[in-house]
Amino acid sequence: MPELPEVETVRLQLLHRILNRRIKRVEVFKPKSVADNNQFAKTLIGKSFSHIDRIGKLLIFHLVKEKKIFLLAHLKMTGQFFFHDLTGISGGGHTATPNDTLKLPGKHTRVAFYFTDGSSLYFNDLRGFGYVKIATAKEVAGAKARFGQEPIADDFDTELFTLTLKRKRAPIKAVLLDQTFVAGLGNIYVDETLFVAGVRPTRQANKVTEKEACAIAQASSEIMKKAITVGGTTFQHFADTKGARGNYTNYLQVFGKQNTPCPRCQTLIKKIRVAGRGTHFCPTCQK
DNA sequence: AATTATGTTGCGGT
DNA sequence: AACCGCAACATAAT
Repeated sequence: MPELPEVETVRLQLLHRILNRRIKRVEVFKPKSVADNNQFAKTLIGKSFSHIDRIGKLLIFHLVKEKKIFLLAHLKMTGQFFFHDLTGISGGGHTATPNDTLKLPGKHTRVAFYFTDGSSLYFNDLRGFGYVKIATAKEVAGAKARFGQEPIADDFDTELFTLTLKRKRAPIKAVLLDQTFVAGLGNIYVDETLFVAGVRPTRQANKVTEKEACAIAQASSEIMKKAITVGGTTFQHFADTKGARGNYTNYLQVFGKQNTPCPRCQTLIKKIRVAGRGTHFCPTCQK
């Protein structure tokens, strides 16, 4: 599932596709995907999206002339958005294999939004962990408050980052995956970040030196910024709003590279399990 | 053919 | 509180 760069890719593409189109009809194929909210369709009909925000991996849709109600979307492991109009299908998210012949709505379509101009937006989600749901301003504020700072933020506080690491005994990888600590990193970008920073994913967070912490902060920011410019990473399923693959896949150094030579020292990349997640690292370069 | 893996995260138990 | 393991679910790969 999409991590910050993939969610940002989806956000940027949806921004210039769905804004100000009027919602005519909403079809919910899987009630669980809208948090069992039976007011879901009713609430959105006649409305239009005015803006799309993102914090971490959470998308926040604003509605025209509506300050109290928002639409939240989380893609979790396999969620994706596809947009369809007269020029064809374009999509964004994760799950259906990119370049699949898309039938929309299809087997994994959970929610469909139909606009008055004939275009439509589909929320697809193979595994069904993701959601789109209506939330009040208060709920949105609460959700936002739960996120830690994003590594790509201009005002990222490295000192705060370093100090917090010192209080944690969990493996550094587990801490970096904690969205309440830093927002946006997921399994792929954590592995890539720790490789660049030269830190082993299993290291206890409080044993990471200040210098290494700075390297981690810098690497995560650079990696995710670069990934955004190339449309994210497609490891298995991620597809952007056009059904295209993310090009950061070509830049991956360790993720999915087990048993292949480290790009820096040629030692074979190892794959182990850390914090319950498949974890890739170079036993030589990462201390 | 059963087991294991999968870009996430929230819950329940220690 | 901090940490860990697992469950939510569908599919593909060993």
